[in-house]
Amino acid sequence: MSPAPASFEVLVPPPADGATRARLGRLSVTHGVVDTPQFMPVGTNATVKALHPDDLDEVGASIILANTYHLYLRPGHERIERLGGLHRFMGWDRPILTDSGGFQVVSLGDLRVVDDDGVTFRSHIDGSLHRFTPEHAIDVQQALGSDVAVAFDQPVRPGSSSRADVAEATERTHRWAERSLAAHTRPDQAIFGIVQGGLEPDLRADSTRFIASLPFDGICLGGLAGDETADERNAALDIAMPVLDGDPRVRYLMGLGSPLDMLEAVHRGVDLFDSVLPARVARTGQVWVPEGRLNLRNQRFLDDGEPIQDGCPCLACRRFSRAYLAHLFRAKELLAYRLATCHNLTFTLDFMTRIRSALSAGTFPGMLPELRSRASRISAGEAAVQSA
RNA sequence: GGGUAGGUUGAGCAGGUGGUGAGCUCCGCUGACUGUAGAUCAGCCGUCUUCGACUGUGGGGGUUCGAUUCCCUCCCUGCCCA
Repeated sequence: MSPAPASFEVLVPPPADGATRARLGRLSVTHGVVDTPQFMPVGTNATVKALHPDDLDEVGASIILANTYHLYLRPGHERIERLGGLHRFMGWDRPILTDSGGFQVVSLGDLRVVDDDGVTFRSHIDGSLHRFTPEHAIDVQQALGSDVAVAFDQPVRPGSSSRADVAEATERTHRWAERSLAAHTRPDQAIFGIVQGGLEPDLRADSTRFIASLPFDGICLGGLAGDETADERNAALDIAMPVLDGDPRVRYLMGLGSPLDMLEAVHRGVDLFDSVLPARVARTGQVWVPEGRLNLRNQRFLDDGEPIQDGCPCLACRRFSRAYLAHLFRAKELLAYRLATCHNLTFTLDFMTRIRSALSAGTFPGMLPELRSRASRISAGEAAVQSA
């Protein structure tokens, strides 16, 4: 009898007064333990862009996300399996969650056609035709050997989809969830199901109920980090999360990554996040600090001898100045991408640590205004930071 | 000294052989990015009162209704020969 592929324990439940649904938890999977609320850096191609696995350790990552669609196309899931599985292949022996490729259903735009049985993709690499069904998406993830597989789904862009389109995609996602579950057999791998429903209150609630009724190891909330406003997204969470009250499983909001967005979602009961945002903006020169955000490509940093963030323990701040980073970005030196990514992931994961600390101390509702204030400075795009 | 090819908006170019040169790529200045077709993309990049207008083809002069183009002269640069 093999151990359960995933278990989730609520260490500090939300207060009974209903002030918040935020909770402290611990997700255990085959390759390790993940304290929640937690953020997963995204490593689409079996690498978090610009980082070495040691960098991931240092920024405090405990679980990362990799992408099924990308690894299926290149280098091929069977090759990775032959080489000992994804963990060994990429030199990361801690938890990995694989996205099913469902997101590419929307992100690939006109390169794909969806039908009830699955999706036909055209490779963005060489234009070749491929087909994903729920069964195939699960097969690929089982070959990769991630700690957590995710059901194949059809996300919809909330802002640009009719109610009928949302309803159809959501219904299809439900059928695919059942098929994904039925196809999943790997005993050392957990599987999460994905809720859709767009921004339609009844569809979102129905979808949450339906996915929660299936024996998944965790519940993903999909279709939400798109073009909707924060208010719309929070309203959708206010619909979905009460449905999950009393459900013992981990809740994962897919695609969210700004501190303020994550804070609001934690407040509504979400445990887990992933996003390319901190790493992507870092690669284009934007770094996050408590006072707001800085664009290191701006002229004003060329003579700024201060670290990005005073006291920050990251690889960049321990040793280098903003001026040096500004120079590296202008020169397009590769070190720029690594240093900036380390900083933003350190900042992001530290923010989650602050949230967990508040939850652990039982002070979360009281600290919410302070956390909100800190997080909103990033979202506001203010860069009101003293330059040397 | 002789010959030759050139001098276009920060740089590099395109174009233009008598009648609309503000077009490209860099550089530069900003902004965007949320389950990564992204070390990417977008805007700006002569001046102004910016849905437009004006100025600008090394300097000066000439021919002409009109010159970046033709002529004269000077300056500068590359190459070849002495």
